[in-house]
Amino acid sequence: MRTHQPFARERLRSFERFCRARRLPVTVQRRAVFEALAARGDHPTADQIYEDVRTKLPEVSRTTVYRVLETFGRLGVAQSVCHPGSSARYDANMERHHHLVCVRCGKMRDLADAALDRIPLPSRRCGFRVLDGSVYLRGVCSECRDAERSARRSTRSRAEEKR
Amino acid sequence: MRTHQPFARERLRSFERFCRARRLPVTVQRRAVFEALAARGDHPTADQIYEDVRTKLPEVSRTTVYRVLETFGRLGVAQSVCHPGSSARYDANMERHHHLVCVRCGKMRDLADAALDRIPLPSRRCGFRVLDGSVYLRGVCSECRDAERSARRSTRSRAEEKR
DNA sequence: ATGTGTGCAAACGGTTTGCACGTGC
DNA sequence: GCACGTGCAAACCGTTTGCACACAT
Repeated sequence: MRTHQPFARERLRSFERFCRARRLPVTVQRRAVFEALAARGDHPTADQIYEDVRTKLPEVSRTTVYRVLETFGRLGVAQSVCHPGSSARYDANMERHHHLVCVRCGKMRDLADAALDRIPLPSRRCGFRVLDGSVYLRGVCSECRDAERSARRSTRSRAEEKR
Repeated sequence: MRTHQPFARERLRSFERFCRARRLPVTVQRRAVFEALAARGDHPTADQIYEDVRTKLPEVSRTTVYRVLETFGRLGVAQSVCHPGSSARYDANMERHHHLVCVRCGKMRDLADAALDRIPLPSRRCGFRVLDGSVYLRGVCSECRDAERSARRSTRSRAEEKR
């Protein structure tokens, strides 16, 4: 992808502009966390980000990464995505998008889908002022489907042993 | 709501049938956790459930509540719903439904909405076999909207102080 | 009777906090 | 220069685990 590098640089630029506009000091650490986050297409945990950042900034502390991510979440630079049975995960993709979640292993992927984007959202509901919405699709990923198949096979043979 | 009690009893019955069908021993603790969960319309944390259960079953241990909830999640009696920046939460409502999430305080509510139920889901996407889907609406709840209004007021007055 | 669930206490791991120092603006 | 961000280490807290005993089937 030839356009990736310039795009990343542009993202970094707009990140800096964003920070300055809010009088939020642009520190090396924040820049590094932002870059690490933007470089990923998945939903890393704080610790994965920490590891990524450490390759560029070995002296960074885990605490700082947590704090920066918290700040990002609060300011809308990244969002923390939820995920049952796992530690907090972050997503640098702030554009409207949806999620695929594997009900077996919990793996999650972003999903761009124009049809889902078009669903009409209520603007107000149950006292909430609705800002936006996204669709969570639950399903079984290909790895788990395979694993399940073999598990079923072994269950069946175990059942046969019992007879 | 006159129909509530009998409905709850029926839910409990079908829970027991469900357990027996799967050779899952029906213990006092499981029954109590199920009742506590079913009695709530919101998404309690394991600890809130523990507190609820304890009023009926003072000797119960927190560990047991965690284990029972984990079992319920695995068996489809309840689902664990995700929630950034919070400990695991559970939802006894296994029927198709959607969620309202407050982006400020994280409060979450179930939302029944026939129009949202009708959105067409892809059956297969990115290697996932899609089973179902639900819509997460993000917004600001009434409490936070009020709080925000007063915060904005005080920010403005602080800004005025600075001049 | 036997497999499974439960209670307890201790371990675990991700996250937060208090404080002194360093850095961006 | 001042406010705010950072690093460190310790505290915190939700959750899990190992084990002996109890209970449902």
